[in-house]
Amino acid sequence: MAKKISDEDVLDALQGVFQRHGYAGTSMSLIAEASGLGRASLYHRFPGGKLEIALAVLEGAAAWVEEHVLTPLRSAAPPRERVAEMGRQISMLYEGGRRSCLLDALALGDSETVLRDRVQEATEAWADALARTLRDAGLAPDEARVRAEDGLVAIQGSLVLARALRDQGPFLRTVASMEDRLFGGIAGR
Amino acid sequence: MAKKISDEDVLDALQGVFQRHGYAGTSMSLIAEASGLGRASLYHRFPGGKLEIALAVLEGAAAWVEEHVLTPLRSAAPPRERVAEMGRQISMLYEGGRRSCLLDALALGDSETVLRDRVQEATEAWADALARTLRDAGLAPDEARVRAEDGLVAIQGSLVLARALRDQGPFLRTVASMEDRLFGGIAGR
DNA sequence: GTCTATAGGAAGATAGAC
DNA sequence: GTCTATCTTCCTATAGAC
Repeated sequence: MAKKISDEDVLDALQGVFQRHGYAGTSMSLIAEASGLGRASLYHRFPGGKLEIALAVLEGAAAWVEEHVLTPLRSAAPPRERVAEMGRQISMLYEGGRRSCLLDALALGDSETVLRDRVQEATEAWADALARTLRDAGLAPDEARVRAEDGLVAIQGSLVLARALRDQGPFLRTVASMEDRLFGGIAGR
Repeated sequence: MAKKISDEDVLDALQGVFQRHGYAGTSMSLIAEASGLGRASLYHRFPGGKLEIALAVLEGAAAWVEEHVLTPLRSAAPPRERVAEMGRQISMLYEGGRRSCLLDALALGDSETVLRDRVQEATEAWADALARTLRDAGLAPDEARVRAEDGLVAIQGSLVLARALRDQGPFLRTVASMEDRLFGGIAGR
């Protein structure tokens, strides 16, 4: 009767559920099924219910991105290599465009405010890390910020289009051309 | 007791609801409240319930885009002017980035298949019309198609980012730079 | 064509046994 | 820590009066 499944394993399993169904579309039954736990067990671990679970899933995803995307972006490697590494990591994260982004799925419309706040925070952290990389490549701060946001726009938009068209092409092309998009017209290094 | 509200008025009022809440997050109560009709009246007009209403809303939005965006894109005007007109129209459609796109909100995850089919169809029609404009500007068919999808990626992504960051900036910049994005490196005309 | 009333079920959440 | 059973609320959908 001891703890059979770790919280981490539960949250990993649930990330895909929230990506697919969004916050409103994810029911406790879906969560129970995907996690292998009974509904009551979920409330034992997450007294705050669905909202607490969604926040925990988002936190887990943010931690993954922090480790695999943002930390490389802040490394001492050449800026172009950092961006290339980001491309490799997000290709895994989004399974080549087959998965939606939690930042999209969890910020839809009138989701809970606390959820939208966390989404905003995570998005800004990503934009900041990417802008810093572009400043390291020699771009002026304002230009770096704009290009960083353009890069995120391309990623998010390609995921939306890939989903709408049921074709991974837009995402794969976006990842492949990310270096050109961000460093176009500068020496880079 | 005669028909007080036209179907068109109902659907116009409901578009914002589905944009904000997505399909799963939109309940018949929300629909009734936004439309000013009782729940039972809605079933009288749309026997298929929520799914039929969502399809009708999507159909109405597709018709609006067909008239205000796709038809201008297929006109005899100079390609750059057609794209500029698209920018003006989608700025209205998305209220300068404050609204989500139905193609995003209604295609999330495991929405009904018929809904996702219609989203795909509408997206492809938009991509086709935009690609045609770019071919008219002298681009090779393959290049025109890729750039057209890139344009839609930018629009969709900027809406996602604007929502996540609660900042219209990404959308406004994307619309402002759409011509450069699509016609960059060619004569245009 | 609209409404009130309500059926029937699924949602989120809790109590208490083991 | 997990489970079964249950509560309440909200949902979709329908029946029937006006």
